[in-house]
Amino acid sequence: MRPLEEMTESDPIPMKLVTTRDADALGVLRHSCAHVMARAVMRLYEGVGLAFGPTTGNGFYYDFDLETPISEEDFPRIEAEMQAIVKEAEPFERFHLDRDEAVEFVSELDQELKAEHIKTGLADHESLSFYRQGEFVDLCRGPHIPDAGKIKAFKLLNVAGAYWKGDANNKHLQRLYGTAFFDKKAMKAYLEQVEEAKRRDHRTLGKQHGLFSISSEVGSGLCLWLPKGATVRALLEDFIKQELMRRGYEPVYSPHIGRAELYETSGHFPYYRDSQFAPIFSHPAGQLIDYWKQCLVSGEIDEKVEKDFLEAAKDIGCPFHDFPKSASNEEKLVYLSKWEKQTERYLLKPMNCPHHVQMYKAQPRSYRDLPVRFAEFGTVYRHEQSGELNGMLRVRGLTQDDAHLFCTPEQVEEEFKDTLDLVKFVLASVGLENYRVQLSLRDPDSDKYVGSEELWDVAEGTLRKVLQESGLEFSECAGEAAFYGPKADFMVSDAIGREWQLGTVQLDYNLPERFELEYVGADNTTHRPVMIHRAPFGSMERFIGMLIEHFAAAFPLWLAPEQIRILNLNDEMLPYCEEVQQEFRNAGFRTTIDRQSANVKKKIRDAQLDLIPYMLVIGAKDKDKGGVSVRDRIEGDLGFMTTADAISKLTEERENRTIRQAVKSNFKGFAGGSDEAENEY
RNA sequence: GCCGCCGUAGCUCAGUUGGCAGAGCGAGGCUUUCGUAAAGCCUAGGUCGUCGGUUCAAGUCCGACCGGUGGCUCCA
Repeated sequence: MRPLEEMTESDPIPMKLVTTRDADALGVLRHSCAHVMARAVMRLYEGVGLAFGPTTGNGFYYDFDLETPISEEDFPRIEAEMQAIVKEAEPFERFHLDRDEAVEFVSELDQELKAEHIKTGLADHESLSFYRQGEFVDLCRGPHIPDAGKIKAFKLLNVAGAYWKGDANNKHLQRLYGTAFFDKKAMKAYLEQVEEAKRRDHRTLGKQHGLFSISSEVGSGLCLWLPKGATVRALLEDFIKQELMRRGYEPVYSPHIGRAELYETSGHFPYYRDSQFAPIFSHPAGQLIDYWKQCLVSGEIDEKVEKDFLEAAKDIGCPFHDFPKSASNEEKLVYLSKWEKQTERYLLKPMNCPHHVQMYKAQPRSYRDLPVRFAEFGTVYRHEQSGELNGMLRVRGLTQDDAHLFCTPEQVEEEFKDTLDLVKFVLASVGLENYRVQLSLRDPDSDKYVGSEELWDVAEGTLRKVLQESGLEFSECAGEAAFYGPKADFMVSDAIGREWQLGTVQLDYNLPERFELEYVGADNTTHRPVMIHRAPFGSMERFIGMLIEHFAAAFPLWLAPEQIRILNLNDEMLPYCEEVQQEFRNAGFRTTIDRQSANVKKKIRDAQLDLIPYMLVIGAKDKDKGGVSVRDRIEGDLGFMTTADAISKLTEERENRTIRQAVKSNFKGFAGGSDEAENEY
């Protein structure tokens, strides 16, 4: 949206009437509210420097350069001042200044960051727009609502640190987050949604229900799967394995480490050194030489440091008698590399693809063999920054439900189609029916992509065609492709309307090239296969973390770690309870007996809180009639059933993978969860 | 990694201006044997994240580190 004055005949501005029902309108309102917040902060604090104040998916923020720290305790005061500003309902007025005038103007207001931004970030703007609201003036592109009185509901949410222009070397700023709505009801719904999301936090539920644990003694970001979480995972893995077998995938296993050279060939190493665990060396000198070489390359080395290196090397058994002390850095590097070749460098594997590529290369391939589909729950390790770790959603060790397909270019379409179908099927099986696909394409103006233009056109065309035919909702995103090929990412909406980026399918022309993969075609000449990387869930960690939140830990019968709990009315019933338990176990159900010497009310309460799908209450009456009293976690008491009937009822629900969510929400457009996937190979 | 906040029993948390370490739930024991969301009594459980400092005295104040967390940055 742009001011009308900028319109010329050659550059018409498309006009749009924005009403409060419009999605854009909320953004305009929130941005205006950011101005109101900034104005309130400037009234309450001395020497406030203004940075940027944009809108976000759910609200807005404003970055302040301010000595006094703002804390949540200050929110009521700021909100009260904002309320006063809103009540005055002063209009937002726009005016323009030339560059020089603008710089002078903001400098007079002591807004140094704004002045800097005009000089650098907005260097190509001749004329700059400002918005005035009462005494508050801000450099701003707009647009804004007519007056502050339109803000009917707002709330400050939290305060956080941020840097000027997002660079840690720059000035540290205080970021104040808030949200605003056209009416109080909408805001209430939003805030309730936030509360609901908090109640579903997988970290809390994971602890409460014994699903997983992260121990600081094991290490940050390393997930320990407790029996119940492991049960859910095993069930999902078995389920996928069965489905993959049906679709012609072959299982493979690969080790957790691989030689660093493997990743040098694949192109992953050493460019991404920062987010990998440091290499493992077969000889202690390896680490030293590696660091030594780095210093030589960067030139950060002098005689003293070199002497230290030599001594350290001697200490660990590499005397380096003939080290060319007076030679050039290049020659020293050659010398060290020779030594390095005698040791071996391994990486904890950060991705599975190079291993699978080697499996493809383990034998000559004919076009008749293709496609080859290698599937593995491959555990990979990435040294994510400590501040980025988050429960199961962002970890340092993760298991991808990975597979690599090697096929002829002609087979790509069919394979991609089958992958879509697979994703649809597995997501539906856990009740995730609502998702869209983002088709990430190359940026036609960039040269960072490998492979010929023709290849890219074909690949992108194929993905687009299949997506169109699939009837799936999808959007195209230029410039988001991986450097080696286009990809399709799955954005899945959960039970409370949050969107998560989970699985991914990626076409790859890079690795086959780098590893010189081949197959013999019908024409008896060699051809290069195309690789497809795909992971419907992304990683087991993130997927199950998301599932915990999706179900609020109340898993459907087929996934529930404890499916049935038997509640005996008194101890005399125990032998019969054990009989019943064995019958259900024989039918493949996971069941326990609550042996507490408590009354049935207490046992029911415990089972309800433990989110057990079915309870079997057993007393003398049930025993005499040869059955059980069934209680459904959601529906409550279902009354007496014969054991056989109960088993057949539950078996049906389990086999159909029926989802019966107790909690549903219709709130839409709630951007939550994680905004990225374990989708990079 | 950076900034802010937090770290007390298995869990959730209280602990005032520095002055004897607390509760509920859970666990174990005893009593109770009960029909659809909490029966009663008793008991155990702690180097207050770690290390150092200030002080007659530190859970409390200061510093460093470790871990968590809200953001930022990153995400091949």
